[in-house]
Amino acid sequence: MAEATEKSLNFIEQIIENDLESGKYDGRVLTRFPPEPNGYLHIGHAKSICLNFGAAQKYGGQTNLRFDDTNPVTEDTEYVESIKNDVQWLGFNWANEFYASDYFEQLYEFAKKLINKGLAYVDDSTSEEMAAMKGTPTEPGINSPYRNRTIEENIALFEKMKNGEFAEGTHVLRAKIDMTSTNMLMRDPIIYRIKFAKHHRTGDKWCIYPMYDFAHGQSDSIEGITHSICTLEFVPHRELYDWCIDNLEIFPSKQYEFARLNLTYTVMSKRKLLQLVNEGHVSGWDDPRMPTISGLRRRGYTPEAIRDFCDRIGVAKRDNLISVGLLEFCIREQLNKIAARVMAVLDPLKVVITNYPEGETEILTTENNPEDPDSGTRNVPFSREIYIEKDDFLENPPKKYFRLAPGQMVRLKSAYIVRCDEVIKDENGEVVELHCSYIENSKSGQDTSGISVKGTIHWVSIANALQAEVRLYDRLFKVEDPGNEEGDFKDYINNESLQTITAYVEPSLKEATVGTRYQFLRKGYFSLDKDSTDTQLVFNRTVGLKDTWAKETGK
RNA sequence: UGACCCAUAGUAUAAGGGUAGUACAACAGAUUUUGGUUCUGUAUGUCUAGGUUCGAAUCCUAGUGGGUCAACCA
Repeated sequence: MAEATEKSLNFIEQIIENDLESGKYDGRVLTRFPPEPNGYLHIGHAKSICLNFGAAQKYGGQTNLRFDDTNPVTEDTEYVESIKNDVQWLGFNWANEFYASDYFEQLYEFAKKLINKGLAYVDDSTSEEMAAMKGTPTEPGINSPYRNRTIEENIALFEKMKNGEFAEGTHVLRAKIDMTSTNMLMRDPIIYRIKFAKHHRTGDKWCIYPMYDFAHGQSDSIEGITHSICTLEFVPHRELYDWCIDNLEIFPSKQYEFARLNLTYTVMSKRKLLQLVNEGHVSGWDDPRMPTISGLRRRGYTPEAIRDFCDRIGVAKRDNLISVGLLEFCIREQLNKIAARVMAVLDPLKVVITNYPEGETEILTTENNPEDPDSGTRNVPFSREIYIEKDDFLENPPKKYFRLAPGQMVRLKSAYIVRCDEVIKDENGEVVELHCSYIENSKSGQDTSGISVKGTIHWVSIANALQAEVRLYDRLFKVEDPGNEEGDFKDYINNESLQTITAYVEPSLKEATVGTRYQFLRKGYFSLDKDSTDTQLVFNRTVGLKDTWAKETGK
């Protein structure tokens, strides 16, 4: 039985198990999560985090958090802090917090070692000249005129680069590999460039910085990383990764690549997300419509739901586009279990219960969460005038409409059964008020009326209700795969992705604290936003409830 | 007209030469004081063509389709 429910291994886990079995690293498993601190983490990073931390955890290993900070121009400590916060929030603890910049001295020595082995040279060509000599994927490149400088000359020039004696862009250090390789990355890749930029950690100490390919693998190696897991676009880099490690004769970390996550109706590149932020299409990196970890957190997502999602989508090497519906399923599933139910009317219609005594307020008891027997009950006030949802009344109801209609009855959740007697309209024929009568002996829990109704609707007592701002979110883009559509991805932004309304919520919500998640009965899951004040509640809709009635009527 | 990676229901992901399974989505029904939840059931798949084999989703070859590679980004 245990075998039957056991989850199968993804291909990374299979590799680790094979290595464990063959004793390749003496049973050691050490992975790393290597973000560049130039943007906020998104759900795609969550997949990588769950994979890296998850695999290590599973096999008794550890994971380093390493910031790949080799480009001071785009990097910033603001991002470092947000990344650390997000990884922790997701529920993972790193063994060490490292920075590629910790290794700048060592990397510099590695570069000199390559020069001394005749495997690197300083090139004075302009970037245009270098591009011209590089060839194309189908045509080989040609050697740089500077390719055959002597070791001594190269050492001296590289030293001068380091000492700031050359202007930016005038010299680079290149690995001497093969300008005719079918792998463009092996055509004498640049490994060091000059940048007079202030680094977020090393300040002005350096004016030369290693390129990704000369930093990442060596950093892995220095840390003794056993399994360096990255996304598919790095497949062609693996040859260079191995070349560096081989020629430097250092610990052989191995790189493995998996397919990155793509989600429907959103974009997942830091460049595009940065654009949305900078151009004001969203309120910031943590806008609840963003696929960022901070956006999802503010939206009301839980770390458990995100981890569950990452677990369900699997890990493989083929390109994929995952339905955002799966993410929504994951958060609904968890929130169904943990979110307290409350009543909130988002689009109010006034109901007067004409046979209920004026001025009277009755305190009713209702369950906090039928899915959680330990969640207890709470009180809700009931009175003569209440709000119900506009779409819970229809003057001319279709067949199988279980809500309110002229002459029809419904149960008010945890209260009485009411019958609609009269429909009040304004001069435009718009329904503005309903007059109902309640069945006195139909009180919830002590119903002796013998009447059974098909529908139960939520409501709030007008005199006791609190006003709240509610932000209803929809998908940020109108098309499934905006990044792969013709033209600019921003042409596909959904301008109605945020709708702000005023809702009436039950008084118990006065005590709500930021981040607390609720189910607004029959409406969806909501959490209190940080924009709330003592006098103004602000709720974000995390996700709606599954609505089979809407689907039915939409057919 | 190159090299490399990939190809299993609508979407993902298993099956490591031996019964094509799981999840989400879809559909039908039951239960329900949330048209929620829960439960039951149904339909849908190995890119194509060859080859190896008693037996191929799995191994081989070719084709087709998709992706990646020509930043002093990572």
